[in-house]
Amino acid sequence: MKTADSANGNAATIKDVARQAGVSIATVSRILNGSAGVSPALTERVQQAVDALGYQPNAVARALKVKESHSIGLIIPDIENPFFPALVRGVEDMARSHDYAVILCNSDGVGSEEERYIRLLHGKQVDGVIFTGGANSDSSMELLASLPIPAVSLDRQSKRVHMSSVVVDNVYGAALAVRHLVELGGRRIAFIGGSPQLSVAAERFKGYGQVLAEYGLPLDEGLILHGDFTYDSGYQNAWLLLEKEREFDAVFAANDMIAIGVIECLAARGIRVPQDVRVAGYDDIRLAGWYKPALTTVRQPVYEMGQEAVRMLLHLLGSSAQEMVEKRFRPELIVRQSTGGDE
Amino acid sequence: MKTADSANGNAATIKDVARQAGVSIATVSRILNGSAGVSPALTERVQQAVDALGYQPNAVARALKVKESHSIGLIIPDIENPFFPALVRGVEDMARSHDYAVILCNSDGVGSEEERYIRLLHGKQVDGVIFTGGANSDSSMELLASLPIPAVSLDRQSKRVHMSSVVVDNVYGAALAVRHLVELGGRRIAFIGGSPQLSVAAERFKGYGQVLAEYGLPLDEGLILHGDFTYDSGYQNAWLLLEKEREFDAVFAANDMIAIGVIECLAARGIRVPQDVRVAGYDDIRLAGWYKPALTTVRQPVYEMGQEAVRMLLHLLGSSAQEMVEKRFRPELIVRQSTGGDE
DNA sequence: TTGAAAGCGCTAACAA
DNA sequence: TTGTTAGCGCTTTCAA
Repeated sequence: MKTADSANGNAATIKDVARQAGVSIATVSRILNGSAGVSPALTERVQQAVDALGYQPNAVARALKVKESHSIGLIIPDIENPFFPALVRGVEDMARSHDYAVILCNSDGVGSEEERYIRLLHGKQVDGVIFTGGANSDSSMELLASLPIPAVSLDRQSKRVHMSSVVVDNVYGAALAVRHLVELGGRRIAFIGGSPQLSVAAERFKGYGQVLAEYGLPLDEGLILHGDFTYDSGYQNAWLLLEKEREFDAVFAANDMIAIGVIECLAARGIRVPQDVRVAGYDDIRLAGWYKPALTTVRQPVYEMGQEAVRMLLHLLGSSAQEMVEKRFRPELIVRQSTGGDE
Repeated sequence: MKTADSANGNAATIKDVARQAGVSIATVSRILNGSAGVSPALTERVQQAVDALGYQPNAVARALKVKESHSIGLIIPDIENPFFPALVRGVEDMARSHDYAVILCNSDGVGSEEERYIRLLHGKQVDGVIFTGGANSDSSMELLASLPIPAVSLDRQSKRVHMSSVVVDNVYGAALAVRHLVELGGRRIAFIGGSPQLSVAAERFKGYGQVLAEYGLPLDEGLILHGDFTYDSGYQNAWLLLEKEREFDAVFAANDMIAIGVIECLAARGIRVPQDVRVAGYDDIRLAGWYKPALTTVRQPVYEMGQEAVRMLLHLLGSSAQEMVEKRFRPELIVRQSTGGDE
């Protein structure tokens, strides 16, 4: 059974189609690409040949010729991190709607892996790359920026490396959460953060500080702990906080997994949320709504950010002028039980 | 700043390297590909030229020549479905370790999208595709099987289409859960299933039936409801079940989202889990462990399945003999609070 | 051990 | 409106 194969046993090529239709390969190419000026008669004959042979144009050969692969690379730390599936889907959907394929790369946020992937993608002649780095990826970004490949930085912003980016206003988002905590009566609000090298972590801390200042509350070093964006880090830092015997009436956690770690730790010590301490998180991962107590958190338009990154990249491809652009989304506060602000 | 570019303003090619090193392009190619029989002296000179030019071999040109793209396609329904991130990661990791790139495709389980992607991947000359279809993807699988592209079916098995596959023994897994329910005293165990066209759904139902038979319990049609693999479906079917006023003391849900839907519905009607009714799910998604009550469920080695699919595919590539193989994993029972079997 | 040259499948001048 | 042909960047046969 070799329906789709031409006489020589291999997949049909444009030559086979041309022969079958009795025309030149140029004519076939024109018809396939919808170029103007081909007679309906030939178009018809070629179409029939295409169908008969089950011909599928070789995109690799085309890419070599036109120097466009119609693929983009997407580098993220880890698809298993609940933040990323929606982001990836946004990218994929928008890419597909423009007939681009996406090559997915998980770097675990490790610089060497990021660079390895960047080179791989470069070799594969991707038309652009969307990059979400790890905690220390300035040098990866430098490498990326040095290559003749359009790139956009997604959910990250580097001080050192200039690159078009789509981000969300984390200062604003954090402020939303902290303000909510203050308005509910919080006066001694702890901050339990993520990897401080990450711009998103730093910005959330900044938003926290801003709101305290706004309300004339003191910034108490004893209530501030940095870690990383994991459950364990949240749990441990909550533990540390309790060890200090520093009083606090609320916690702003830099993401939802931290928040859950914090709440579990508090629960283990008999401290109730939100009755004794109010806790807010960040990201609105799926789990946030199902967890008991359901998490008050800050939702980011993750899917839309993925879409926008592709839109921006495609725009960069179109305009040879490499002006740098930035798109900044606004997050929103989702109030649930963990702050007791939902009644 | 055009460090990486050759004189003509474009990216360096093998020609540029050859000229710079004063050798022929054949020699450069040999060195780059580690072919035997090149003198150390030339190797050294070529290496220097490569570094100086920041030369990156053009994988598209190479792919055209050698007819191997070193890419594989991965078609899944939806990366936002919590089942898939670990699967994708398994695929990606194994692919990367063999220097393959993976093109991610979300089909939403829609046949027309699946076929669209299959053709796209075919055009892109991927070396193989890993396919996880939707409820009605027999025709997509037929298309895929008709193409000269090695393929493996992941977590799916078609009666009609023959294809190498990696699956998990769902009959066994379901039996694990239902047996657990029986041993805890369940006598009237309801089954709330997923899309019955999906082999996994059908197998889980089969496992349910087997255990009832094993214990001499009747198969009561009134306790069996089919739907799809969503929270809403679980909620609605639980509602329907209650409407029937048919007594039941346990529920086996065909996946975790259904189980949660069921539990929420029962809770809304004042029925406690596990005190009044025991509920078991399937999949052990991340949420299962965090949900209150934590879900008793069946865990599948999802990451390993992804890895195995790539291993199998690569093996298929190696051996031109297209023998069909199957790898069947065994799931395990994870006992938690929702069945009250964890004390 | 090295180089010259053909050719992978396609597009796009250019010519007719 | 159609065909001929050069060439994209690479690998590999063949000859030297």
